[in-house]
Amino acid sequence: MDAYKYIKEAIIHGKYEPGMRLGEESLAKELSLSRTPIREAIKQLESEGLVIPLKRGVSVRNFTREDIQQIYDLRTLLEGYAASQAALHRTEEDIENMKEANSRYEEAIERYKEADLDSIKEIVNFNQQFHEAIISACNNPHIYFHLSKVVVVPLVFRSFYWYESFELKRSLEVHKTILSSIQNQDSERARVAMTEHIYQGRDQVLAHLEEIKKIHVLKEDTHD
Amino acid sequence: MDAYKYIKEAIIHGKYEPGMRLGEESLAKELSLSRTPIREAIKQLESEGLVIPLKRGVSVRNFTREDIQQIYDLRTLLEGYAASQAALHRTEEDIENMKEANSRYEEAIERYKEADLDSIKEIVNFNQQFHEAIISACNNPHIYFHLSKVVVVPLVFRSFYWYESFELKRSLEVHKTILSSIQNQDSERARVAMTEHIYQGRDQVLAHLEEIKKIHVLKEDTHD
DNA sequence: AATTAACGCTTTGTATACAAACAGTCAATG
DNA sequence: CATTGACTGTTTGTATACAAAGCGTTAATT
Repeated sequence: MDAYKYIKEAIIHGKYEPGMRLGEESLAKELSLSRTPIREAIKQLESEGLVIPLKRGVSVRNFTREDIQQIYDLRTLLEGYAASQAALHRTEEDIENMKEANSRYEEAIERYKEADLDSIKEIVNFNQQFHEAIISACNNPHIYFHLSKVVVVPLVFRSFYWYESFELKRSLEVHKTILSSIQNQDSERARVAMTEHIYQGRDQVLAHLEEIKKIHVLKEDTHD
Repeated sequence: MDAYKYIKEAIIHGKYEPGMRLGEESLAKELSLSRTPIREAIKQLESEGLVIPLKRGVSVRNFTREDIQQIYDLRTLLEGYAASQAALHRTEEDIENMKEANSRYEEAIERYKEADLDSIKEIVNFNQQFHEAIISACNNPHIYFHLSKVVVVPLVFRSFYWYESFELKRSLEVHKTILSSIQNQDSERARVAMTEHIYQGRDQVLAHLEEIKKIHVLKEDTHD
């Protein structure tokens, strides 16, 4: 298997926890590869900021609350812009793609049972497809290039596991607003709606972070 | 020497031209290294988009006119935002850094003799320091992370070799406007001035690209 | 007992050797 | 004459071996 993808997934899925040191030898054994391809994969992850260099080797980056705030600020900026440009440049095909992805998203939400991992993964996947449809409609591939590195980060916290049904429904409504704004070529409305949508996502991640923190504090207490 | 830096510089300085294929073996010989560190460097450059994968190995990316337009759009967005945030969050020390860099920039422009490479490099360098001072004042390191990859691209065209004295002086004036807006915490003015400043830079790169194109056409003609 | 020096172990950095994939050429055949 | 097939040389992908740099532990000296 491709070492880069494997390690990246493992970080996102929490197999390698933040702060954990990544040894080349152990990764090589785990993937039944030699150290050479592992090193290349690590270099890539390093230049994307998912792992940070230590005096010796690298460790999984630990994103702070501040990081999340800043990263989401960046994302509102980029993706808000993408939405506004999509409104100006969208073709019929673009609109079709967005509608398609969003219908799937809606269906998946209807099927949703709380705490069912597979159904959540499905939802996350179609949500991503909707966002990607917009980004590719904005006529600026470079935006996509940078956004793809920004979007990964919050995934590390897997906060969507905690989504409640009403949050998903609200998200779906906003999607529809964004979609119709783009269809009507109302670029400013598209930008604002997208920006707000992403801020809502940020709030949920931050709330989830608080939950984690509490649990951590509880754990600390039981140790005494 | 560090392979990553070396190759990057070589691409920027035009030693490796766009479209040129980069063989591992030849790079290794050139740097008196083995292929292993070369491959790691290439993987990094690839994930930054400076080289693109071929069926076999990589080649130096050829940025089109469209790429430049899109990249500058991105840069106005990011750096305009950075300027507006810098206006909100700047400390006294931030202001000092900006003033320092800009003074150096002004001095270098006064010393400027057209077509003197060293004096141009000096100017480019202090200009960059000024922009970096703003970006670090904006309280969002992630912006810097992405901007650093955006800013490199136009350098490939080395259009600043062609700068005329009046263009540099205009640029200096805009710097002063940006600086005072930030000092006065006028965030919207800072954003607009920065945005305009970068669009001016884009115009110059695009004009330079036209020049190059003309020369190319002339060359083609002489071949017949 | 504390501090430092030295030793050894672990892990990364680099080189090299080998395997496999691809490109180009030349020849054979329809 | 064109098209296909096999061969060969070149280049990348992977593994392994070796060099060097850090870190921890232990022992010796003050």
